[in-house]
Amino acid sequence: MDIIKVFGTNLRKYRTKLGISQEKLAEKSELHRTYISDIERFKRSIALDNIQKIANALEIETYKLFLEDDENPNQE
Amino acid sequence: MDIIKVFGTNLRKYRTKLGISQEKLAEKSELHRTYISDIERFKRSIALDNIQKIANALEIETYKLFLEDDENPNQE
DNA sequence: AAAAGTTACACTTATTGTCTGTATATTTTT
DNA sequence: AAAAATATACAGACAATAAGTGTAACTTTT
Repeated sequence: MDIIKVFGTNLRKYRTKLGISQEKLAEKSELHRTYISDIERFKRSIALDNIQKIANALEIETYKLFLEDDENPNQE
Repeated sequence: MDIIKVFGTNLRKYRTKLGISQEKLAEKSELHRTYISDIERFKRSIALDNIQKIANALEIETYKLFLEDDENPNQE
């Protein structure tokens, strides 16, 4: 599956799980609100530093943003 | 830990595990050999598309490139 | 010492990152 | 059910950085 879709899907999943808006997440990660929106809509590729910022803001380990539905190592 | 170091370290780890040179991996992933070298030496950030290319060439799931030594979900 | 592999440096092009504004949904309040 | 408030989508411009390439030098292996 396309990594941009996996990433964007997971971002939205963990953000809603956290119960915060795109704008709140943007503040928390020090990124721009439209940027978060773009990622969730699969409009952008993202570089490593911002990947880390997003994982931190979502309070999860980075690797979780790359898991597809079926491959869930920990079954949390 | 810094994500660029985690990524570069894992890249080298899996490449040597595969037993191929930077140049071979470069061919396989359709990236430039000096680019692979830069990543392994933590000199570059990388965006999603190339992350996927590298994971494919290494024949591993993408998320494995983001695991730190201690956090190994599968203990393979 | 030759060959293979790796690293260092410099440079241009392509893409990501940031920002502002506006439009459209969606949810909440009155 | 309308109005108000909140959240998200979308477009476009500019700045910053990643992508991509070539060459030379250094290191390790044979």
